[in-house]
Amino acid sequence: MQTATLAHVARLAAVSENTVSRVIRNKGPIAEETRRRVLAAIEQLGYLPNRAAGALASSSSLIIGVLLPSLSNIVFPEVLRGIHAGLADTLYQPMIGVTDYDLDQEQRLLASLLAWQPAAIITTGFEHTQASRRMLANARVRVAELMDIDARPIDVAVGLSHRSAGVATARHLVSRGYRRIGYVGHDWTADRRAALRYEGLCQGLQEAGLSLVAEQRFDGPSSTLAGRDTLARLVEGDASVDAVAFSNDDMAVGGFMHCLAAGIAVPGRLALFGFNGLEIGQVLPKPLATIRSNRFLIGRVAVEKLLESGERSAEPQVIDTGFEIVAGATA
Amino acid sequence: MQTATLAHVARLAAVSENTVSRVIRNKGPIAEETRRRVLAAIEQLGYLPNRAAGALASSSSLIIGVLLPSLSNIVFPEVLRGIHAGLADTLYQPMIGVTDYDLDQEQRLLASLLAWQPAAIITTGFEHTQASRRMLANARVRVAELMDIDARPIDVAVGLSHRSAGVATARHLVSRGYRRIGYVGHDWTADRRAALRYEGLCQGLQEAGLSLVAEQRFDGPSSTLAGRDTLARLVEGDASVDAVAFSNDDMAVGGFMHCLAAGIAVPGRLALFGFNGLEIGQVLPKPLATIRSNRFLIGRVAVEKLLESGERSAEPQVIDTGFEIVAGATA
DNA sequence: CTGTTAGCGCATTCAC
DNA sequence: GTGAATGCGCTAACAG
Repeated sequence: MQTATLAHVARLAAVSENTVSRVIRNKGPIAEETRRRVLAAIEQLGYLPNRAAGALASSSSLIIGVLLPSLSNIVFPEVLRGIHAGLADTLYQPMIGVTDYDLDQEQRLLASLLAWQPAAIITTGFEHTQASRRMLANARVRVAELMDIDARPIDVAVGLSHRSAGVATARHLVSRGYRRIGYVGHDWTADRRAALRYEGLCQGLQEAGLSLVAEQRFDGPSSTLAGRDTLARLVEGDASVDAVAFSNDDMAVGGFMHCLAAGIAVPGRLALFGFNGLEIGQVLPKPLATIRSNRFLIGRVAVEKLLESGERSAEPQVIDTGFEIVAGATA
Repeated sequence: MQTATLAHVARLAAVSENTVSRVIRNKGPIAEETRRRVLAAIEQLGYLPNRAAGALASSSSLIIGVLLPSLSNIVFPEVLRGIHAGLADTLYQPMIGVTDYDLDQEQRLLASLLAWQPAAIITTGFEHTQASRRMLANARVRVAELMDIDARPIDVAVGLSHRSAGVATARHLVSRGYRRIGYVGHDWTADRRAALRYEGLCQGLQEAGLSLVAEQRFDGPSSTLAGRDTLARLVEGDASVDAVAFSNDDMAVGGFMHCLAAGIAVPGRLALFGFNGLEIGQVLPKPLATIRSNRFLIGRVAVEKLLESGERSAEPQVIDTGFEIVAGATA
């Protein structure tokens, strides 16, 4: 079976190809009677538009290029869910690439995404190679940079201030009476946002006349396992810490597991504080004190913003999706 | 800046477009000197092939359509990671759709993926609408059906036997001395694989002259929260159960949390058994007894198999990626 | 409101 | 080894 084309539909409906095209794209005025005939023909033939042809002719496609740093961290699949939710009921399709937090990899993937003439590119963070920036500037696509809003975006940024989240963490712990605060983190040479939260944390403590009394960093990506082992190292080194801020919830949940196994009372002996507000933290015997970061919302809002208009606005836009303290019971 | 096309490259290299096209696709014989000149021109112009044009001309694209039932369940992002790993170092790009376990939604997404003339379609399970099957039959694409191997695939199936995994669970629990075995599950009207594991579990118990002494099913998708609450309901109803098989690790981890909070000794008073082998289960104070399902491998192997050849083989192929019992310490 | 005319950028025949 | 011609299926002008 030969797949139907515009020409077949046009012949069957006894109109020109152009008219069929107009009906499909809802563009230009069409007589109700004509539209009916065309739709009937489309239905009868099971016609599916060839997107490649459409993209070539219009030099723009219904593809949204999505660049994610990782799929291992549950945070990004959640952003992707939001993107999907925003794309539902549209004809756009996401084409995704995973950069492994590598800017050169991002650049390569960006090039191959742009080869499809996507309508928009969604990526994360503000760090890109010069070549990537140049490509994005030359291509006439909308660009969203997700997660972070602590810098000037290319087009639109959607996310939260990680620095502020760090400050909020410090203030919360201080207000709860903790004074000997430690930090357990992962390797954030590639994770600028974790670094920003750390900076905010230090700044917030400083405002209260305090500073970190201990810190321990795992040399690798964040995980529950890393959190467990790294907290163990921290308390081994300095038993006087009364609260620990973790680089994120995965690490904090791991820390909680260490406390369970080692018989450390939480929060009596040691308070724990995470970041992200993942489900797993809220199912612990004591719900994790953390900050909710609205990942799903970030993805959805980004898509909505991008589809609002085909053109960039004169000034870059910043959309703050905010965050909330989740008090929990571990701090 | 106008983006460069084949024609520009051809002019600069003083050859025909055709020759440039051959160099790019490594097809047909090319004089070394010519190739050099062409590559230099490509480099100089920063030429990027327009994939839409290529797809239109060759009526086949470098797109791999991926249909996933969900992104909320960490299992599927892991499959997607495997797919990405298999696609790395190729020019193929994944275009993804999320079906929410809805076959009609799968059909709609399939139609819009096929509109891009993808080289292959990757989907999950063996249940598809008649229309979906017809589209897949008519389109000349490779098709992989992932996760499950308990039925005859359209083209290739990659996964494990969930029925066997259920049987293995039963045998393991029985061999460990448990006799009063219960089941805690989620709503699997849409999750055929969980149902298959359940069937296998019952079958395995029957082989040992046993049957489930209690079961409780959460009316919704699986989650740690659901697992916690549903186990609570189960033990409330029948306190004599000595082991519980969960529909998956998420549910089991939730169950573990309930035991922690309710002071139920694991496995002394109650043994717990999951499915998937997620990291979170292995970080519990007692590592979860479970079955590892090799999600990453499933994705990667599927891609490798699909790219092996552009044509379906005469007979459908089944690739068993297997599973292993993770003994853990909760059973 | 509808039809006509031209490409979009590339791959695929064939020649030579 | 290389080039010339043709068309993939559609959209974008412009007429009328």
